[in-house]
Amino acid sequence: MGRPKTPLLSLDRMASAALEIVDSDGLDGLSMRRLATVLGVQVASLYNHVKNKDELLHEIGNQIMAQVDVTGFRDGDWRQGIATWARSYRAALRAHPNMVPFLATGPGRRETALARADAVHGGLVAAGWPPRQATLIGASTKYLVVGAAMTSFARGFDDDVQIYVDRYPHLGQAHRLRAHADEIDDESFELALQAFLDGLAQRFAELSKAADKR
Amino acid sequence: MGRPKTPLLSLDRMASAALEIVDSDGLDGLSMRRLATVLGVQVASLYNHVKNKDELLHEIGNQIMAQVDVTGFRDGDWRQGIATWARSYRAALRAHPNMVPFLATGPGRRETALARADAVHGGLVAAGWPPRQATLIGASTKYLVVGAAMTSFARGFDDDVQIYVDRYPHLGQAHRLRAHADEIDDESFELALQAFLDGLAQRFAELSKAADKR
DNA sequence: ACCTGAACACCGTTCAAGT
DNA sequence: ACCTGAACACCGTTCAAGT
Repeated sequence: MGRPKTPLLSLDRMASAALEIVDSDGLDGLSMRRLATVLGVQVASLYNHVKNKDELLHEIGNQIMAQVDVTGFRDGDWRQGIATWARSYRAALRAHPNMVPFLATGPGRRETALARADAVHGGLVAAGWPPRQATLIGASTKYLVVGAAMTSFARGFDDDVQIYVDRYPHLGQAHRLRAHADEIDDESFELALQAFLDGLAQRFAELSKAADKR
Repeated sequence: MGRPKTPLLSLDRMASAALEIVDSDGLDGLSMRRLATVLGVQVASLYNHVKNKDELLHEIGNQIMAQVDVTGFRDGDWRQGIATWARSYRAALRAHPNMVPFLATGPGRRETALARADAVHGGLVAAGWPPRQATLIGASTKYLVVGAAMTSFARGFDDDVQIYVDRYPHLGQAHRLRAHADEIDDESFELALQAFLDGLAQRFAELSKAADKR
């Protein structure tokens, strides 16, 4: 019953098994004991590879965040950069909705997250935004993405969809509520993003005008 | 040891004691056992007033959400209506940051939440927005508020603040990071809200123009 | 109707013991 | 170095028993 010739566990195997549990049974469905069972091992063994449950969740988080695309700033187009970032960010969260509460809650101090924020900030500054504005824009965009992901995490119960269906019953049956919710969710996000970018574009134009005058 | 002449417990007393625990020690700090201790009662007694822990949290949530102001649409000014709603919504969440993950996560089907969403939707339609757009705008605004509340819940660890401080150390010391975070948070939210509203105003103007032409 | 005591089925984490 | 068995200190919830 001692240590096997070849290790039974690895952080990677643990993280992906854990993510599968979270994806199928929710954040509350993940327990160290259940994870151990799935991996055919005793609970205590897990603690040879991970300090505690929180560290395991952060590992999963890092894997998810790695999907975010921050390359849209390449040709100096800040608008394209933000849009690409926001959309891929949202897509990454949507792929694992049950992880969103943890991802949105946890300290953003994850290494990859920090590198990403830096790329966004750098891209905005390179495109001509003042540093302070770049910081605010980065934060604002994150609000949008995180908010969209959180709220659609509660999909199917959403107030707005409910109201829409209640008020305009002729537009769709109750049993299509889920599909409606997804649709409204997508469109709301795009509207928010585009309107926000339009508002920023106004400000950017004024910024350039002021700089020309000088 | 039987039932006392006058009840020891009430839902209200339970909810406010529970909220105090959550405010001071976080969502994880609240356990039914600890709540019972604070109230000078046995755990099992709590279940005479509440079906389970989740119902207790929803009760707290309802109390918090009651603070949200939805009266800004009164004089047909949709922009003012949205702004008032968004700001008071954010303020309510900020007053109890530890509750935000639950509030943002849970089904938006809370009675008061639904009534509020209805007021917003109605206000937008009355101001001239098509129903579908009103729904999208309501959802978008919620994204902003929830995202802002969620992300500032992780205050002090925020990527954007960190980047800002790292890059421009002359602008502030590390020990003032918390103050910086609050400031950036406030300004980011206002920027996001105003830019979003500006973007919507453009769309609204085009809408009116199209209507005139007809 | 409302509080109690005891129980059930869970948790995360630690640690000495094995190889 | 890595897995085990057993323990510790917690959970939420149920339920018969009391008044």
